[in-house]
Amino acid sequence: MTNPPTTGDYFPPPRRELLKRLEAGNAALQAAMQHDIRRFATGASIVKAAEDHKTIYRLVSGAAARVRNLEDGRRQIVLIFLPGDLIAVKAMLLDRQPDSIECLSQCTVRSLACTEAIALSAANPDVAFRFMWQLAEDERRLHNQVAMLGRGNAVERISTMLVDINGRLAKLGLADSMPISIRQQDIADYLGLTIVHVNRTLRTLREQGVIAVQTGRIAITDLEAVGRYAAPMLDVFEREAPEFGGRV
Amino acid sequence: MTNPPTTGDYFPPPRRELLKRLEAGNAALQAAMQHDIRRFATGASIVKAAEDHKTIYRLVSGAAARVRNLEDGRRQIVLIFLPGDLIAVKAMLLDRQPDSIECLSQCTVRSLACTEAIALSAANPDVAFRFMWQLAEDERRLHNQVAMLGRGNAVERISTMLVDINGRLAKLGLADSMPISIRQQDIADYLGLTIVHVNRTLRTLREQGVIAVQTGRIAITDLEAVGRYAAPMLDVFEREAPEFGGRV
DNA sequence: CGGGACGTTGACCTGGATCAAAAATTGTGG
DNA sequence: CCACAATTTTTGATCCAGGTCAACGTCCCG
Repeated sequence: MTNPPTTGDYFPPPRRELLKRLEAGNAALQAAMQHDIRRFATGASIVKAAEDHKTIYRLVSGAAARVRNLEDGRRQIVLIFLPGDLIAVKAMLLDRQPDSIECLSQCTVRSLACTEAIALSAANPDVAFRFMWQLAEDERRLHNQVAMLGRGNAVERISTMLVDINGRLAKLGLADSMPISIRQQDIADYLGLTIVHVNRTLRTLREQGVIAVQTGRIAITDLEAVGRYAAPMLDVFEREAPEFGGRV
Repeated sequence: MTNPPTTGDYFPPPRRELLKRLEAGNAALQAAMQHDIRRFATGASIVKAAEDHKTIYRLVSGAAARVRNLEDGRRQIVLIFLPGDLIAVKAMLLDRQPDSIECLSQCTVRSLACTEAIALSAANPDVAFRFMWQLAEDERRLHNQVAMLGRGNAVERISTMLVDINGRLAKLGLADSMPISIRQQDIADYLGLTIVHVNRTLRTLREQGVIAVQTGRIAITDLEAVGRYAAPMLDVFEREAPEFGGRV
């Protein structure tokens, strides 16, 4: 529960001249989304793949993921959403989504019709910037994800994931190094590994005293060690941020 | 050299109500970018990682890539840009870029100062939508990239890359199944493989009569076969598009 | 015609996959 | 509170796609 840092809730730090716009846009969006709040159970789909979808969301609590299910049963988690993230912003631009968005835990979301979202961004450039910001932020995470999947080994991938989620939760004021709640199968699908190998790698890290594992829950016990494994996979912003275990 | 399809130059098809806005925004941008045109040699960096960068670009000709160079020498190509793409849109939002953007061939670009880009998007919502579009399109490609890296084997990865580039070149009116010009090292770094394994996989495909390989140049000789290998990795849009070898 | 960049190939190794099964945990109804 | 079923985690044995190492070919280009 620390006070917001100088950049407000935005990470990485946006250009100075945009900060006010982002905050204003965010507030306008927030106001437009007050109306309806929805709850989803673990495993439920907020967005179904390939269907026409006309709503965008903001995750209020819980964790969700953009999931690509291949026809032959392979599954890849593309992106993990945590509270505060805008979800399915692309619904504003495209009438079909190539992936589904599933809840990794119980989730609550606020929603906004995408016609309204378009109208808002057209009327208020600050809102448009706020949407651009979310798109850019998703993109930044995806760049990291690509580097991690393309060039990282299992230890690096798992450490990177832990550092990332831990850092994002910390930013939200949710207690730092609070155990991270996620199934090993989801970790595997996120990191492009098998559940068996994830399990073995977790064991290795546990035996090194770097993490503690309970069912469906992982706690970082040595943030510096995890950060050291993750370091090659992090971008400039994360490497410098203390919330991500970065050395200043 | 077919006539533009009904959706204009935009792929995947945007929401109906946005098409006019995108076109108008694109034209406004184009006008603002008329002034200066720059040329870069193969291997040159358009954007250098971690530096403050205040310009966004549109690629006019050639091929460029967002490249992440890890400190230990590992290299990952995150995204490949082809003519028409807007590059470094995120420079508008962030004052540092985590990756460099390098030319895979000789390139020409038009540029726009990001202060101007901000002013334009604030003044003209159509331009803002055009930027959002590019961000969303990058994101879509990255989703595919993540699925490919996380779950695809070498044959699938190479086929997916070929189908993607071939389809995008075809959209541009550059002769379909024109040989694709790229170094095998770049392919390896793009697909998260080693150059040795890329070479072997290319040989396998060549021996199957699916592609033809000359130095630095790959031609698809059996688009349907390549499409079959790539299919599990493609999203709804690509799978249906004839330019991507999709069956209708 | 010599040197640098790129492509090709062989021999061998290993990180992670696959297959199979047992243990632990969680949830459910009685 | 317990028995049972479903889900998730854990472990062992074995395999293989792709990595590593090292050398050789080939294509420019000056």
